[in-house]
Amino acid sequence: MSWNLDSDRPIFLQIVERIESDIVSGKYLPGDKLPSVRELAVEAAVNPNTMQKACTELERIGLVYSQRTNGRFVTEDKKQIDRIRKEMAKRTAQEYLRKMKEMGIDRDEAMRLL
Amino acid sequence: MSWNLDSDRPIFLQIVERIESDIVSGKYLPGDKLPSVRELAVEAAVNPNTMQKACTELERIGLVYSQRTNGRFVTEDKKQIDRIRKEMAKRTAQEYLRKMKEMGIDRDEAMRLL
DNA sequence: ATTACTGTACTATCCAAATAGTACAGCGCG
DNA sequence: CGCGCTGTACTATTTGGATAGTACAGTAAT
Repeated sequence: MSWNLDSDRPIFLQIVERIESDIVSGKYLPGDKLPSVRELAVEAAVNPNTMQKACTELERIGLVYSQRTNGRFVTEDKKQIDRIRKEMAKRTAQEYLRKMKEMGIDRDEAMRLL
Repeated sequence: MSWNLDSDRPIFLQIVERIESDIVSGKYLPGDKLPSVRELAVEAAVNPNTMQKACTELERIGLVYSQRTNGRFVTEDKKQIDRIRKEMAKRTAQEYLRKMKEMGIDRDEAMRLL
């Protein structure tokens, strides 16, 4: 699975969102160990520093935690995961309607376009 | 009307999209004169250079043209405007579905969330 | 103990975006 | 003419993201 990173937005943010999605969609399960920073960096073809920045952010959000010398793991707090899943979905939907409205397209038409 | 620019993406790109929307939504009509670069820059609270970069891009796209010492005007080519309108809407809808799919949300649920 | 892996913490460098400031050419109007 | 507006074209500087490279501490397996 390719990472499809574009240059219009900070790469580390795109990575954060990508891994967020992988967690809320269940691709990574609560308690799962993530690949190491270095592994992920190779996979995504970015600098390890960039990947670590993304991981630090995921930690701040509360989706992962790290064991200093052992690795990084998905939180076991399923409520937290579900909360973020709902929040992401809501924000994405609102953003979609906002853009469409800006183009002069109402909700009905926005739904029809899907 | 505020410009709502965020710092997560290049400002000039956000401006381009904003003015694109204003044109395809009919807020600016074909042949309308745009405010000057300097005026727009003040309005959006950005540097004139940034605004000019955005305007140059709009010109490249074919939505506006400039009269060197007179001002900048919306194209009178309504077909071009409509073409871009359809293209923007399509791209936005696809992007929405892509994000939702990444979160593990299918089309039906994505529609329901609107 | 050695080896290999983990996260983490630095410094240095590069590049694009954004800013600040200045300047010039042409049009229109009083 | 002179004034003010227009787009346009520069230079210089700053800032944040990304890169490259190195280093250290702690765990686990051999």
